[in-house]
Amino acid sequence: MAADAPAAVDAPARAIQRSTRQLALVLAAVQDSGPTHPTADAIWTTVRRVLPRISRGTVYRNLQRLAADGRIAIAHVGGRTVRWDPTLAPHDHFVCERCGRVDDLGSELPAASVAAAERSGHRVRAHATVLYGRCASCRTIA
Amino acid sequence: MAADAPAAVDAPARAIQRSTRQLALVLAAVQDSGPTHPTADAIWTTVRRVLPRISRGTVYRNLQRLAADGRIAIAHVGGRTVRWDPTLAPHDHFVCERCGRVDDLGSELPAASVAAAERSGHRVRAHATVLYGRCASCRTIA
DNA sequence: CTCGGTGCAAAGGGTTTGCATACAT
DNA sequence: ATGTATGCAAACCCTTTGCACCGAG
Repeated sequence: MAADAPAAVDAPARAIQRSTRQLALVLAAVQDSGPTHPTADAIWTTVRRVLPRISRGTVYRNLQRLAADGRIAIAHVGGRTVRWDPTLAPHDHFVCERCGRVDDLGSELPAASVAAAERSGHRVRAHATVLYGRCASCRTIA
Repeated sequence: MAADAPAAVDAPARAIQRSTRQLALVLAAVQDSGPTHPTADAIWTTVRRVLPRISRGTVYRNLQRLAADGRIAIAHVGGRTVRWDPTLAPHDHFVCERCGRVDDLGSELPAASVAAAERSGHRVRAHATVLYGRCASCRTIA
């Protein structure tokens, strides 16, 4: 997804893992989230409609695990709140600075910057490009 | 500068502003930070060597103001901590996932993604590209 | 003299973690 | 039976804020 700092981009296929109702529901919540790029809290709210006693901690732990397993992707989109993305293929993001909406874009490899980084001796594992601005619905407002 | 979510990219030249020792020292700390892309706390530590009683709050407030005035830039580089950048010209970043080091790169306009966003009716104001991987010193380790 | 900036300390918001218990295997 | 995953609550980390005092203009 060309988006994340630590976290995994490829699926290291974790060790044994118990299949719990909580894990399944967290995964489903991300996969069914459409283009909303939900926050952990949004996912918690969604899952709680089915499993009212699930804790925030469990949601966070399961999101981390799913990302480590390469089953969902992390989207660091600026700001302090991490967003979660069901789309595993690399892609860029557009963020509306007014309403917070996050849109998926295609993936564009920053070839020149990657080359520059490698020229400095660095090994590049992933890249993330985020565009900031006003979305179609917000561009006329304020 | 191809890096920041909210924040300003152009310098709206703020209203009157008192020149305090604190403000000057915070600005100097960022400008003299070399390629380290310091965190607010690192800047606080630096300034405190000269002004031991300066508070974190003042550092944060001054960093925000300097950014709003376009005198320094924000670098959202993934992760929870904001980093500050004396380089105002747009440029991409490389982040080492092992040691946290942040390197400046050139600026590469994601033309195709910008076009895609505009095709969707969005107005793009800024863009940020971050590369993740192992820096030259860390690529052999672990 | 004024009122914007500062220091201090407390509050905030998102995320992580320690611990006893519940449950998948 | 075994030990991982859960729920709960407290801890953490970074950042923001309220308030009384200080000091730049």
